[in-house]
Amino acid sequence: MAFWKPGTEKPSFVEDEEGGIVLMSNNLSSSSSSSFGYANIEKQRQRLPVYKYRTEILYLVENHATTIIVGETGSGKTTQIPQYLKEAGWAEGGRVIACTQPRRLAVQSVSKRVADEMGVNLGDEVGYTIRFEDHTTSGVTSVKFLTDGVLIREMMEDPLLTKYSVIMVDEAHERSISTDILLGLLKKIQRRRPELRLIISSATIEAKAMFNFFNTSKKRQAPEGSTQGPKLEPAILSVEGRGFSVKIHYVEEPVSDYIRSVVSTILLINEREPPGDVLVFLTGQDDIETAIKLLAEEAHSHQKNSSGLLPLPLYSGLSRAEQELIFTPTPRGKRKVILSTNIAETSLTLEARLLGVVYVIDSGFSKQKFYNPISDIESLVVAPISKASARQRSGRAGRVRPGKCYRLYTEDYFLKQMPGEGIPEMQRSNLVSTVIQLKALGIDNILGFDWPSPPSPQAMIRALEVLYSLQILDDDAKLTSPTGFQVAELPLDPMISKMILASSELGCSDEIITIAAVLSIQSVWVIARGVQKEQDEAKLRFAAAEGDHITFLNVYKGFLESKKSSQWCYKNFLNYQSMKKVVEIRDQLKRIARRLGITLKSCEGDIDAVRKAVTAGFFANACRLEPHSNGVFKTVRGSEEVYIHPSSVLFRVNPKWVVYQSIVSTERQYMRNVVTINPSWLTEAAPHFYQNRQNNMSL
DNA sequence: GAGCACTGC
Repeated sequence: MAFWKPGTEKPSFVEDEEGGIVLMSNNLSSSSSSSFGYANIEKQRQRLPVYKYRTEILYLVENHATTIIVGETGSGKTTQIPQYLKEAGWAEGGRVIACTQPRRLAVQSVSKRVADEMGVNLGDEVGYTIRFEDHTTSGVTSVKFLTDGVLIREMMEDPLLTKYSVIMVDEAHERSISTDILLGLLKKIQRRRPELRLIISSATIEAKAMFNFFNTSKKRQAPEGSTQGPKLEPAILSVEGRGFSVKIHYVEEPVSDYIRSVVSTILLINEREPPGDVLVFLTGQDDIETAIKLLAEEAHSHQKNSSGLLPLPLYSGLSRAEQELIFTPTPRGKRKVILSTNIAETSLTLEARLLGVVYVIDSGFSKQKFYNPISDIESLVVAPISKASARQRSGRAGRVRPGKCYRLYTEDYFLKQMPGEGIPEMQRSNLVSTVIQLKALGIDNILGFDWPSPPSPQAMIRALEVLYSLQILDDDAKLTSPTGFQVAELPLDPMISKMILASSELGCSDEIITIAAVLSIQSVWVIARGVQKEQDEAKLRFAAAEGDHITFLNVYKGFLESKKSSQWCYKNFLNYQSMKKVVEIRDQLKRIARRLGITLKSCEGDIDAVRKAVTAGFFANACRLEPHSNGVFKTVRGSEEVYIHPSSVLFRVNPKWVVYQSIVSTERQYMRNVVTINPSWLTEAAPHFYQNRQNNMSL
């Protein structure tokens, strides 16, 4: 395969003038204030690129309602700007400076870093809040880091977020659902609180969209010469990052098989390039395992080419121990080849550990979620990435010294066909949770809400329909009382919340809250590669004839009986981290349930009560086995052809009637988490929904 | 007998 270096591609990152290894602001090295003197920390802070813009940033924030900061990785914006604001007096008079992040881990590590730099205890002047963890002190904490989801929750108590003087929304370019909801709500708040300042931190490509979204100056022209309030037109400021130049190489002709191209590019690098680790971006576990297998085959046939290569897979499904492998230093004479999913594109924990990477290979694809409002099914599809993602990926090559990025697509494709930015998650998702959050905040005109990127009306209408069928919204699309308001209190998928409410009447809330906690995490099982048989046997020890939900009750019971032992989890192929999370979520739900007046009551083995409660939440996901078919089910709602997922305890059992929690859509559409039901429960649980479907219901 | 990019309240 031949690569060429185009003259037109500008390096994404400027070379650091000082050379050598630089300390990046989001470097996770746990340097604490005790190991560095104050002067040292001050010097480090001043060396960050953002420091040059300190005065300018403060001026812009003072004079503009919204300031958009475009900052590359390593500019120091996240840790420094909140401190500048504090130093400039924005936290005086009991006011609080907030900085939101999309991920919990980022909140924790950034707040720790800032507390260290300020020489204070985390939880005093500098604090953080994430789900399950509130490390702030009311009246003391003036710089607060939090996930955007937590800030949205705070609006339910304080709709105008009155205690905050400045809110910085970090990583806004990622365009996650909660960031987009937050941006829409903050824009509304600004109208009522002109003194509130917003800082939107974004990558280059999204800055223009953010500017347009927050530019309300045309509609609400402030009087000329008026000194009252900040300018409504947003300011944009660009801050350079701290990376090295990355040379971009494209393929001359489109590749037909990107996995084979990845392998030949790895061999090419190994043959021609000086030492340095390789980071490869692929789409998923399958791709990664295929590539590793092909590399091993190459090692047999062309020993020379592949000598010294150390292939390492990296994806979220790996156990912690397996992920640790990439953290070990590269042995002398070896070259690590990390084959990764998108996890390496955003994960902060990994960032500090990928510093040996000098070469990046970008397949140009990733797995992305898409939502079909007609079938109401979300699926994961391999799709081309955006230019923004491509830049992010190539940037991973230039963290310690100048690097190279090999893009397995043509330059022409990059320039002319690759979309500039990805489709915001909001436009690729089921919206029931989003709608319920807005309703809970008193926003009635959902269809007219001012979004950064509005979702399709079909998706909105589908969400309203589902919520109506669950009797969470009424004929006027208002929250019902008490059901709707109670559902909004629970931080869960509305169907799960509805199931909990139903369990209160059915006398099985103790069991259902356990099920709810399990359903709201990924999976309690570990991914057992090569030991499926053993895992299946372990599963059988918990399996219940009624289905997965009841099986989860057995798993939870066993976990408690083991005294929450990690050893026990290991023996039973259960994910210990997941089980601990189940306990945590269960405790939170218990607290909320008590507040909602739901008394925790066990049904003492009355499994029908549990299945009825599940049906009350998930009746819309009912399926019937096709007679004389080999495990083909049809959804009652849309007559879609679906199958029971092989991971379910009901796989191959194929009972006549089931409800499922969700569908994973791959080659086939598989139902995940399935429980048997009696079809008469459907009309009982949702007469309104099944009224017109009576004909389909006959047994 | 198949598979799961990543978050979050």
